[in-house]
Amino acid sequence: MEFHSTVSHLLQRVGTAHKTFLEKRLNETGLHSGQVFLLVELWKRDGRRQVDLAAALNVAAPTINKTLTGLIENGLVTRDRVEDDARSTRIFLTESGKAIRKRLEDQWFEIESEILTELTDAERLMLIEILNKLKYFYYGTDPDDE
Amino acid sequence: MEFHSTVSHLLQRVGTAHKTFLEKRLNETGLHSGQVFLLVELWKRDGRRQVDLAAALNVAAPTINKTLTGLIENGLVTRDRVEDDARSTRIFLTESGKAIRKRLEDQWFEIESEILTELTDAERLMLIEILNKLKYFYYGTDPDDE
DNA sequence: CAATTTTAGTTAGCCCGCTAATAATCTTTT
DNA sequence: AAAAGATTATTAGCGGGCTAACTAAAATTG
Repeated sequence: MEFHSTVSHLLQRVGTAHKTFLEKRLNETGLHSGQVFLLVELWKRDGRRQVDLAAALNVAAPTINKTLTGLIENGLVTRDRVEDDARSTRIFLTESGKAIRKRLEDQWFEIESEILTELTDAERLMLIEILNKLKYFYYGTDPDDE
Repeated sequence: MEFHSTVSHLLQRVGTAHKTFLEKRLNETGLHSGQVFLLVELWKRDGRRQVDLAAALNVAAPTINKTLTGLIENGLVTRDRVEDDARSTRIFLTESGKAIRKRLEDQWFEIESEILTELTDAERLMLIEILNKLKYFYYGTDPDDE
């Protein structure tokens, strides 16, 4: 048994390489990958609190907070306080944040098709199935998707 | 077609979660994941230059440089200049760097087995095969392993 | 051989994760 | 009602990726 032949090693190396690849392809949109993942979550349903978004993305609160600051500076999102709980904030998409969706989706699916040239259809489906299993292992929750 | 159903989205989220998981499990060894990946490369063959290690791990030169500084501070590695080329450095394992291997391997395979409880044997093999395909896509090279 | 180009390493600074520590605001308990 | 405990957001600081910019040393070209 060798390090290189473990799932753990391979997944980490490929994960890192994939993220770098993503960042490069997203570069022309002016956004970074973390911002896109947060936007995707907001397109699903905005008006949520930071703690809810952190849970949905399975990241720590400060990560959301920092990424949010970037999105606000880009004018895509607002961080509003609401009277029912003075601790929390509600995150809303601006018009600009809603409008950018189509463009990002197009870019996203272009990126996706680049990757898919490497895989057969059966491999793609298998990979998605396996990654979903691992996702629920790491996220520690049951599927929440619609 | 939705963001969440793309390989790209799933791979990134699982990759991030996996890295976080790894870091937590490696915490008790006193090392971080990037340091371990570099050590693994050096156990394979040390005495290489930074640029060679960067190529082997498919990361940028400054990443190797920074990670190396941490390993040197931990006394696991040395950065030696050699007379045949005054630009480059050669990276060697110290005794301590060699000695830590067994302990890290044990920890690594323990981590691996935690993940593998989620997958059937067929899934594990399939995942490794698919990730290897993606790896060679991202790394942009042919297999270099022994 | 001199001038240019390429290569190796480094530094600074950014994004995306994290933990630890604070402050402010609920909520619960007594 | 007062005290104690949880929860929310935030800040500071670190590792692991990156790019851009710089220095020094080869290597190549004219």
